[in-house]
Amino acid sequence: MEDNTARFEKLLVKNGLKRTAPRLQVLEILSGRDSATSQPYLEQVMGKDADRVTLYRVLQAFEEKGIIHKVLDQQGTANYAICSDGCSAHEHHDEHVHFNCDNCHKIYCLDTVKIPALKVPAGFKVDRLNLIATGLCAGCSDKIN
Amino acid sequence: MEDNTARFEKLLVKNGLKRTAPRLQVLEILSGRDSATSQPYLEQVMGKDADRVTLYRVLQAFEEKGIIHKVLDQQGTANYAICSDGCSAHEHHDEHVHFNCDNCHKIYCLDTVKIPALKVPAGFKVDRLNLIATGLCAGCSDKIN
DNA sequence: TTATATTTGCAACATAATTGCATTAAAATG
DNA sequence: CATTTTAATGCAATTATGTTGCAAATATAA
Ligand SMILES: [Mn+2]
Ligand SMILES: [Mn+2]
Ligand SMILES: [Zn+2]
Ligand SMILES: [Zn+2]
Repeated sequence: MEDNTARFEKLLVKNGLKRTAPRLQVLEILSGRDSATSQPYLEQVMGKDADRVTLYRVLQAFEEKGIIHKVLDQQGTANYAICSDGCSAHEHHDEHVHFNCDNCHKIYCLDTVKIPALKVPAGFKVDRLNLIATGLCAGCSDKIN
Repeated sequence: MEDNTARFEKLLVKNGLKRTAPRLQVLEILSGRDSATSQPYLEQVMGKDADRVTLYRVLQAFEEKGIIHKVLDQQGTANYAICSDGCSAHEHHDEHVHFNCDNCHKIYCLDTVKIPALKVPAGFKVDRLNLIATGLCAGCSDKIN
């Protein structure tokens, strides 16, 4: 449980990615949070530990390999969360609902809430579904009321 | 049917907005399209007819008044479509599904497809729902197969 | 026609994201 | 362990998107 680093190193190797400091740091940060993490936040936390460009490339590589998935919030800002199920390079299956809190602006992966199948007009072929619910998260709705 | 301009002028007056060239032009463009229109596209089409900043302000004003609604596509780009139902300044009700085609990149408002109600974990309070389906639109799925 | 309130354009700024290229460093090889 | 190979990083420059303040222009009310 404690030796995250060893676990992350395995994850990188498994995906044919070299074990580098920026990559381990991103995994460390993301796994230590209970909600999706925005690019700006990551950039701020990593500071001069890694170049902005490197951060973008790390995120892109992770996404391609199925290690993390991207969620855009209401403002279009990119947020990232570790994939829960067995996502892989050519198969993401993160079709769970995402919840964007109006108050704390966190984005929660509601892994237990699946997106209901959809009936679309004739001709349309649905490949992926992306549902973002907006409102107040549990913590904030407590505090406010 | 043909006298859009008169119709648009009424719409502006009704919402307390002055009848200006950039506003009429935006309404003209949006109403002439069968799918949502991206900000970059609008900017390109309007060219030097209006300043970029003016375009942003026109779009913002229209959104606030319930004349248009904004949809972010998979890349986070802002797209705009005329509101169908009776949306107003303080009440948008465009909770229909949006369809983003992987091939032509158009975004269709599926006005007839409502977003199903959602059961979220205890504590979460849902205010709005935003569902984007991605895949192939009717036209593209014809051409490709 | 004049007054007023709104809207526009311009300039400057902020942030997010991408590209090319030289340098560095990880891992594979012998 | 030393060397080669390949992948990854950092830096500089560039593009795209969106915002703000303010003076000038203009639509509408008086
Ligand atoms: Mn998620
Ligand atoms: Mn719509
Ligand atoms: Zn919250
Ligand atoms: Zn299409």
